[in-house]
Amino acid sequence: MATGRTHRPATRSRGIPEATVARLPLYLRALTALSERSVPTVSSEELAAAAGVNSAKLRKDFSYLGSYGTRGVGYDVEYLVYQISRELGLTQDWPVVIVGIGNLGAALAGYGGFASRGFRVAALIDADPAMTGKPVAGIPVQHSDDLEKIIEEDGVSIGVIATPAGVAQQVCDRLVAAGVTSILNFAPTVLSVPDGVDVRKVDLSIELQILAFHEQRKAGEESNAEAAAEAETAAAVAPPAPRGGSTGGSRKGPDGDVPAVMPA
Amino acid sequence: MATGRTHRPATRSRGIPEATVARLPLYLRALTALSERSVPTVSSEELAAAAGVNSAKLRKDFSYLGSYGTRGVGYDVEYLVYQISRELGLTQDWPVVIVGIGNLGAALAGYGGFASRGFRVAALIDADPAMTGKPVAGIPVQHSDDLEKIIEEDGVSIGVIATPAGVAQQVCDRLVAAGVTSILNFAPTVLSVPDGVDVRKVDLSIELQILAFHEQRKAGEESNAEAAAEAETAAAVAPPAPRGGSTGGSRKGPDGDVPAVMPA
DNA sequence: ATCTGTGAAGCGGTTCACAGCA
DNA sequence: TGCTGTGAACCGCTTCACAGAT
Repeated sequence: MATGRTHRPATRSRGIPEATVARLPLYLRALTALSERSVPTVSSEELAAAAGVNSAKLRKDFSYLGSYGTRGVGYDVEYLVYQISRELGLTQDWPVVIVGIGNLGAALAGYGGFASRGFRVAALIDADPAMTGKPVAGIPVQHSDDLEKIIEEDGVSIGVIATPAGVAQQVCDRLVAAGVTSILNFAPTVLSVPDGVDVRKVDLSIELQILAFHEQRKAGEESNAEAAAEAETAAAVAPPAPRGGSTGGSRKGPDGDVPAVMPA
Repeated sequence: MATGRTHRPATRSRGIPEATVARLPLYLRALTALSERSVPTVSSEELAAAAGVNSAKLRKDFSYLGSYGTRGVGYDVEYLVYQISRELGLTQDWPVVIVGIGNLGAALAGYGGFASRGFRVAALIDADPAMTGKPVAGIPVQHSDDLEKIIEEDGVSIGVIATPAGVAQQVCDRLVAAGVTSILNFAPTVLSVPDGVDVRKVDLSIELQILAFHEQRKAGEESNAEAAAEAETAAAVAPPAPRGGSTGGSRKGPDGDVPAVMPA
């Protein structure tokens, strides 16, 4: 998951719910596909299916943008594409810098989805002098010494951090100091930024851990019945005692199951 | 953000809230760092700061796991690490296959966060015969013809899709048919899966678009002190007419590119 | 007849504030 | 006294169900 930050203390009820904003790109993608197939209109039902949401939610979402549909008919694809693009700010060009050109940075640099939606890779930046000048995805890597200059000259306001976790915060600080106000962070660290700067986080490890949690539950359910075994088995494996003594599984979830067994 | 899927129709009031589960990896990371520095205990306040959340939320989250803290003192670091690991299912080994070894797949294969938390890259799979046998991050790439065999033999239940969008659904279908029940999808597509299969999505383009939305708002605010200049002004700039026939597409897709690509 | 737009109800998650324990 | 654990208030998002437009 990625985490948003400080989106106005709800001063005035100006505008669109965050959850809706997060889905607009989804709708936009589905609409773009329809547009390419020259489909003139879609119903909320069809578009919702294509975007993987339910139709009530979609209609509610669109209602925040305005009344762009036609009752009894549906939505005009081209018109909606335009309205959503405008709402998201994609009708303008956003120069982006990517810092840290390892495997991940290179993957991002070559990602088609960037260029295709108003984003332009303004520069690739890496601290390794050996990388400097080397073209990645057709763009020459620049040295991090020039970070501030690049950002100021190109008027970059969005930065992507794909560096090791250890240097992410300092890279972040430099980006912010140079004028960047939105950051997409791939490093597994909590970045601290001043007010007014947005940070979104993409964390591969976290996503996998969430999957593992649900996977574990599934496994536990199939072979239910031995739930009685409880944590005791697991507890025998390597449980650092909390404090002085007892504490032995005082309380669990409402169901008290919590398997802990079942390999893949 | 990534999107969770079908987590039981809330039949009964099962365990831990999804939002809490999503934060457990965050706490775990912070705790691991403390553990490495041999810090014995933390208060909810300190740990919350390290994880980037507020302390009330953290305490509430932990309350779903049980009473693992000591009033007046705080939480035992080692003990909490163990409890959260167990809750997330990280005390067991999870073999993972990565399908699609482009730049992104290679980045994932080499990502340290995998191995460090109970995940093991069981296989790298790619459809390109030229890749077969070539080692990436020390692991030889295998051809996708063998996908089913690999999954069954290694008992893989988690799959990562890092292929181009065009083939993501069929890769997904094969993974599921072979027994995979959790999927982490990096391709910009909505995957459809049968009940009981979890999908989480990581979409770089969507994250950027959300940032762009907020970035645009910031820019708009600076210039007006209080004015409520409605969006309709912008609508006058270049709006494709809502209705009025003409599908004969003048501009087919404002951003002229398909979401068909993913890694480079 | 059909499909959008939306008030209202429902639900899950966050925050508050304080009781309870060390 | 200090900090956890938690009921209850609160808030935002989702879902429902239907009024309203074509």
